[in-house]
Amino acid sequence: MSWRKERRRREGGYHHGNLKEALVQAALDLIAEKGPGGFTFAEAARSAGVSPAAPYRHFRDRDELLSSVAQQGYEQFEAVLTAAWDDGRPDTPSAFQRVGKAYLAFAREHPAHYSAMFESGLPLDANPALLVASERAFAVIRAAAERLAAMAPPGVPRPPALMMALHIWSMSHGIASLFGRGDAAGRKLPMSPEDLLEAGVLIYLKGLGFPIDHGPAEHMPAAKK
Amino acid sequence: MSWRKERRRREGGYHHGNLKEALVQAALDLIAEKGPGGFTFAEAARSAGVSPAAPYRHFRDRDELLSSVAQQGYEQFEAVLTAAWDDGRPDTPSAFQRVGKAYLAFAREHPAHYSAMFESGLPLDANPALLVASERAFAVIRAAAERLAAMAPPGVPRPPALMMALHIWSMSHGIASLFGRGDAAGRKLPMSPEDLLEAGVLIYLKGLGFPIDHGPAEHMPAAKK
DNA sequence: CCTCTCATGTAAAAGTCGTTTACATGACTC
DNA sequence: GAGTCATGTAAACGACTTTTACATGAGAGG
Repeated sequence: MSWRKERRRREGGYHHGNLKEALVQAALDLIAEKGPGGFTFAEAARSAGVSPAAPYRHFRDRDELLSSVAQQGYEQFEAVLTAAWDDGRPDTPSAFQRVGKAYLAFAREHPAHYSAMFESGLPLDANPALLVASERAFAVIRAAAERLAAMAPPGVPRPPALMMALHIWSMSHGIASLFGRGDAAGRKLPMSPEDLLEAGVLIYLKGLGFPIDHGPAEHMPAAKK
Repeated sequence: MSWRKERRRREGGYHHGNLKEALVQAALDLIAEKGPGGFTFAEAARSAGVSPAAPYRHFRDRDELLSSVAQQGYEQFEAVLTAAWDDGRPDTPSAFQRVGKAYLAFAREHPAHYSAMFESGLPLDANPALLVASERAFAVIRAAAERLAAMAPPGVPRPPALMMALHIWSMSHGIASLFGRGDAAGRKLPMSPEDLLEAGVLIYLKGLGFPIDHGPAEHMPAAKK
């Protein structure tokens, strides 16, 4: 009954078995190699050992495959951010910084996913599931911002959490996008992206009135000239 | 002697005249329509009224045309930022904010250039001139940050200007990249990108110890819930 | 004015890709 | 054991990229 289906799926029964997943995986490898524009439907098919027409049984066209990759990316992204946030343990500020590091780590360790998500140029509303996945990922950042906003010290106006989340997200994405990868298309940087982001977030939070313990000063290089 | 060459260049003598510029312009239009991945060497040639092989007299391949577009983009970008900075007139902080607005305006008004510059996936070192152009553009932001850093009020440590410039650039690019365009591939935003950036920069500068006059509070929406 | 030359553009061809259509095959159902 | 449906293949078309051989016209020098 069910063990049969299990076995079939695990051994790759059928004609190919799980071509869909294999194609997504092949697309990931190709995007990692040659960028989201350089990846080819035909090559993904070759890579999976099937004919060039086979992918069309699983994806309407090339964009739908790309969209699947992006969706999977957002889902893993959400999982990574959620794990990093860890519901604010051991304390909200340090968990918040951990989310920032996780953001950059994801961009570096899953460049193909990140490219498909943010640099492939495909519209977010191409696939409803894609939109949902991306919103769920952002919701993690926003929830963390809510908790942080609630910690605003007495005497200062409580910052709008949504705005905080957007600022932090923008800076994270900007750093990841401009300096995040090894240096494939990358610009030079006198410090690690992680340190740059951590310093930026600390300064930003201080600007909102949060008390800051001056840990990161050691990470900052002396100003030249 | 020289007026002849002038005339030739202005009227479009030769076979086509200035095919090179015409191709760059055609590429811009096509990128604006269909994204940096969707533009086609052959279509640019058609658009300029020449055969598909003609562009190869002016560009080694498709990437070199894209690279030219990006380079031209960086040059115009630098000009726009320089004009916005206006050497810090009438005062350094307001000129600084004007640069931020100019950044977003460029991304919105020249989406094709912006795409070629930041989202086309071409390596910066593909063309040495491209690298130079991009560095000159960043230098404007950095110079502005230097002047701002020099204004740090007494009593607070003077911030490293390079780090400031990188933070501001990252946030600007993040906002432009995530929310900057009408909403083609764009995410929804409860406020304008300009207001978001202005608020973010003000908070950041306040975090560095700069005194802030509370103008932007009016632009911030009330926190929901 | 004539010719020579070089930059510029064309024509044709090979190879790849995306996509469609008609056909094949094998897994599961009854 | 026959039928059905999902899955894969073969073949074909048009578009794109790039190369190669050829055409053309502007300007130089006689």
